[in-house]
Amino acid sequence: MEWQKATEELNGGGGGGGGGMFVKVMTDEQMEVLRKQIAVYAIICQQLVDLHKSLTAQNDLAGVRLGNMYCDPLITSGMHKITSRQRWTPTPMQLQILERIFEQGTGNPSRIRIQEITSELSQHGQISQTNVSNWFQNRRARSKRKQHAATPINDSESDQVDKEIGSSNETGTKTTTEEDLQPQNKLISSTTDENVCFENSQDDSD
Amino acid sequence: MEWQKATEELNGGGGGGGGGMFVKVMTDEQMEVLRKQIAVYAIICQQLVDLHKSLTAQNDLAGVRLGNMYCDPLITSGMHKITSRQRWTPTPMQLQILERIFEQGTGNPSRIRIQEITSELSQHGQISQTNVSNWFQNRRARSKRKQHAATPINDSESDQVDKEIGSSNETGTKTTTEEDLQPQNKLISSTTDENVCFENSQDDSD
DNA sequence: CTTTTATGAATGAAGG
DNA sequence: CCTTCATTCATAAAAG
Repeated sequence: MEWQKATEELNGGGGGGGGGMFVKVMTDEQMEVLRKQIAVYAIICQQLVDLHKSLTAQNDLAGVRLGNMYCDPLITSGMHKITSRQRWTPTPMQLQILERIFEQGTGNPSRIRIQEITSELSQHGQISQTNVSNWFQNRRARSKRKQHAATPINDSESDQVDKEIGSSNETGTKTTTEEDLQPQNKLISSTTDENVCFENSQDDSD
Repeated sequence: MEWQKATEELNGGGGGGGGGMFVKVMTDEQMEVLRKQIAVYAIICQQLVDLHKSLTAQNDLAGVRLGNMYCDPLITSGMHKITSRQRWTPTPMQLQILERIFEQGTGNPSRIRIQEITSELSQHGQISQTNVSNWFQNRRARSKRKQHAATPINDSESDQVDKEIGSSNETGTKTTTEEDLQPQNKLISSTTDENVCFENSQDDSD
């Protein structure tokens, strides 16, 4: 919400156009800030990993226990409460992997495939094949519904004109180009496979 | 509602209204991707920080000065303005109509029905089928919850359960059956003072 | 301005 | 597969 407001401020009250396009708008400055923020994450992660390596190099005992805990959210995240939530919630990493698979179009019905995916995801947190099937099922349905919902009541082809538009946008989410999931939509390319994804996100097109 | 207004302003800016600002435009989907990506970094950083702490706890000599570089105050400031979700807010008129339809016993409004309703409501403000569906769903669930919350007063008290929920009794709210004490997890918390500037977007269990 | 509440939206799972 | 339900999250609105 602040986003829109910020934009409002930016305009300096120069309104006058009719509402129509429902998109997120950010200034170059905001974009830059975002890029930096993400870059910082990447840097921090790398530095910490580096630190860890240095330490483990000195003390083997430390590395033994914490060796490969980079990608195991269970150890770090689930160490406070064990008896909660009965519903599976994918960790961001699991989600990322799932979506990548989904994009590849490989995520279609295949129990074997599901097993494989489940296996891989197990390394990032507790998960079952049912979870995976459900996820793909829901994901697919959601996509379909999105494009179907894209059918506007008032069809306006205006892109960003200051004309009054009935709007075809859903407050839900993702409204545009759902049928064509292009990886280029990502501001940040994800190279995660099963490891941590460190990158400096310099590929931002400013 | 500020949505329209903001959009209006938004158009003014994008179309060269008053300020003639140069802005970036991104779809909700791109936003979503961005969120996820950042969340991944947040998780990783969290884990690494945790790891770091574990190590430093064991080895004093490991007290490197990476300690307080976890968060860059400059960069984090203003971050929270970039990501946020807008939300449809029914106008009083729309709400009135919706309530009336709801009371008519249309427990399960079909898709066609939704379309009709949406069409009608769109004349009183910006709205979409999704909004309508969501509204009915939430409305139904809420009603049920109220009933259920009022029912289990005491089994010994015979039956005094009435369907009087017609009125808006919200005082009860929150059944608070079992709260996990979920912190308001923002995408990026800028509320942190001196500590790490990230948090888990979600906790996974099971 | 900060905290709390109300409620729109997201989503994992169940039913058919 | 598609629809529906229950639960949770996030945010606009209200309260302090």
